[in-house]
Amino acid sequence: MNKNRSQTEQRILEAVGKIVESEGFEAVGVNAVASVSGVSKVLIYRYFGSIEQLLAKYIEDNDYWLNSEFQIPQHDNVKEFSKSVFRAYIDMVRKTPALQKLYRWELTTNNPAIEKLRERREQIALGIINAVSQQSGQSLERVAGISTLVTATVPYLCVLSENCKVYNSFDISSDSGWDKLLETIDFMLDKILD
Amino acid sequence: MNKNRSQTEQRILEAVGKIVESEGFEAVGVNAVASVSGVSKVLIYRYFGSIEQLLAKYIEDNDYWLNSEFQIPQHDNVKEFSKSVFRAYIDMVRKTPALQKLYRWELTTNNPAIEKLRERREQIALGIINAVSQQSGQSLERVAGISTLVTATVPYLCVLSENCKVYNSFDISSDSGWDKLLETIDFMLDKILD
DNA sequence: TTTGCTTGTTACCGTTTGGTAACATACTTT
DNA sequence: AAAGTATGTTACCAAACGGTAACAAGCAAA
Repeated sequence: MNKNRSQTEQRILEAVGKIVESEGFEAVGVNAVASVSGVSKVLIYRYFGSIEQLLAKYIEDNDYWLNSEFQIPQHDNVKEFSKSVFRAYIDMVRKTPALQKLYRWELTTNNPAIEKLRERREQIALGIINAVSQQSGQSLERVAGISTLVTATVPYLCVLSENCKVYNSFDISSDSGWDKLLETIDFMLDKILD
Repeated sequence: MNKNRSQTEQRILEAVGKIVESEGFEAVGVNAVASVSGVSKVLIYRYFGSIEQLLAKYIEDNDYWLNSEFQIPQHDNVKEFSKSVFRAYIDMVRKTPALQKLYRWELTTNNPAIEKLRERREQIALGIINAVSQQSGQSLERVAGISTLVTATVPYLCVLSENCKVYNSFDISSDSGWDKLLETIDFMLDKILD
């Protein structure tokens, strides 16, 4: 028997990660975490208080999708900048199952951790939108509108792709479909941005 | 005690509708349906076989969002036609809670009833896309791309709006936010379609 | 070494879930 | 009227859920 609190805490959090990636946040229950981690559920309550707090901690630890992971590309050309931002966003969401599960979870659940996350997203997005608006001469609402069309479509299709392979004849389960979609996004930006 | 099978079947289906509208498909369990409908759950199994089949029947009965409810607007102008199709789609999804719950449910679940629904949606969408492509001179993939950006954003934001009021500074819980979004959609169509 | 605190285990609890057997009541047909 | 079938009710079951009390084992400080 090993007596090491921080280690078992980590084992619990790792178990949460496994469950989230495979089945989603909805499946993170006390029994499931205890079983997957091999840790008694009493300790889950002792160390994290509740499942809600455990998930809050997990989200806090793994908000890499907002900080280190997602690098805002640098470009002097506004159009190319916008394109590469969207491209980077698509890549990130597509290759991060836990992030897809988070987006899905947000549609059925609300709690302080999620709200905090959304506020930070909103801040980051508005920062980019502001910059693009200034450099492109387009109004804030216009840029925000374009941004909304893309950043809402991406998580939706990524989540959907788990159950549905084709959407409007695009194969959203493969790179080819997303490449085609990106072509249209690029085309749209070409037409709209100066 | 009334002995009337078709009547109790309808009471069961109505209970499903109530639960779906208020809490979503995820909350439709045998006990919940029995409690809300006031009908013994034994009869649910007897008359519908299983919850899956009950939900399939409910979806089949209520696919009004594809037939009668959603009227494809008529226009000789392609641009105006496209705009009014998107506008009608937004109106329909926004004012139909059960439809939002269905879109949400599809993100976590898959079954034959859902797949059948998706196939019909795909057919209808491709029909419209084809028509717009021919009349506008834009390629199929281009029109499909534009259509995807809109028809993915709409259910996503509608579902999200239950838990989140603001997205990219748009108030997605009120008409004003959606009007602004529609302005951008119209603007985009003006720029892209001939 | 003894005392006290932390860490971990076992066993249990009440509730809710999906699901069914057994029975009672009504209607229909012969 | 009698028999048979459709309808509805009651009561129960096993499993999974979230949650906790009570105890055992280890470690640290006195």
